[in-house]
Amino acid sequence: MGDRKQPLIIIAGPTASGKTSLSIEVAKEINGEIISADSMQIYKYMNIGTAKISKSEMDGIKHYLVDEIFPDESFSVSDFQSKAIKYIDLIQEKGRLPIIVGGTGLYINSLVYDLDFTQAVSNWELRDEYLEKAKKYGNQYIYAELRKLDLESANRIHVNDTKRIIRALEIYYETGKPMSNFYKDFRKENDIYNIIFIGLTMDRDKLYERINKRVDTMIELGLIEEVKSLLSMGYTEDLVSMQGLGYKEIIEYLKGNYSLDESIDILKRDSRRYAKRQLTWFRREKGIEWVNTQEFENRVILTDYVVNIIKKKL
RNA sequence: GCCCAGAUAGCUCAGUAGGUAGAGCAGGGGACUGAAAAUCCCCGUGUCGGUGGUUCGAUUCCGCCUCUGGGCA
Repeated sequence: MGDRKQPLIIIAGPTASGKTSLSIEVAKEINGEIISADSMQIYKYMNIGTAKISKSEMDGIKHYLVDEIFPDESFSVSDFQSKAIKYIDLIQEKGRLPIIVGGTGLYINSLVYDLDFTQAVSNWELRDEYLEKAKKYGNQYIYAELRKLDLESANRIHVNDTKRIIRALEIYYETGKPMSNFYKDFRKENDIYNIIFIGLTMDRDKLYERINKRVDTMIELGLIEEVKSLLSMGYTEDLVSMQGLGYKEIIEYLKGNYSLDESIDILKRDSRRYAKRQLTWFRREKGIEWVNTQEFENRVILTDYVVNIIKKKL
């Protein structure tokens, strides 16, 4: 209580854990507005596959970073960080409380920790060039290059982790300095915000059941049509947006590589694995107030409980 | 009712010429600094259907029982 820092409420958790509906209820109770920390819901036209909240579900609660860009626009943590900070200030100025809601751990960390993204911009030409090299000569080849330039980072990165090897090389060639020079304290806490971090969880079996069911619902709601429509708008499968869960699997089906049932099973499995990775990410974070939603009889009681946690820490 | 085959990990199955077992998939754990719904690393989780017998020792061999396929009546 009495913290001078700006209050920042975060509601995180794995996919299908009930973040969206809880966040609306909480926002109503505490006069909040919502900033989405979801790397896929930010894209326009991608609604069913991202389980995006609808206008009517928003129930009058203002949302930011949902439907903000087109599926072929580039977006990154860095963009998220700067935009989110602006929106947080904007919400504060209105005398309301900002609530970050989402499952993209890195995005959330860009607010919780003092992550500096100002140095090395991304260079897609360079990335493609090194991706080609990796394909042609093997990962060992580009990994060896990194070892020469930035041994410290190379030691941290696995040979097979192509993306991270390339990113480290990119930083070196963009700034002339090794990546290890910039990123010393990954988990140095931000001192701007008073963070109130709620993590939603439930038994794994139950969560997986919900995920499976949700995929079935997405198909019923017309996920296949949504993917077809995106493709017909010219959004190709190589786009970051189209690599999202639900999109890449349905594209494989449409290409005839899998039957519909197979692609649905794969989508369910990939979604389960994604949820597991999200849990791994959040589990490591200190200071999360974990809420097992199964322990609450109904949404009203759950909302009360969460609102109480928040109010105590404001 | 009789004959044959099978019963081993969550699933599909391999194997042990008798020394308590291993693949694929599913699953579990972890990493993560401008692609993060991405990318990557590690891990076999087991009354070998039950019960008696032979044996120093049985998941393996033998008997009986139970269940599941298939065949004959």
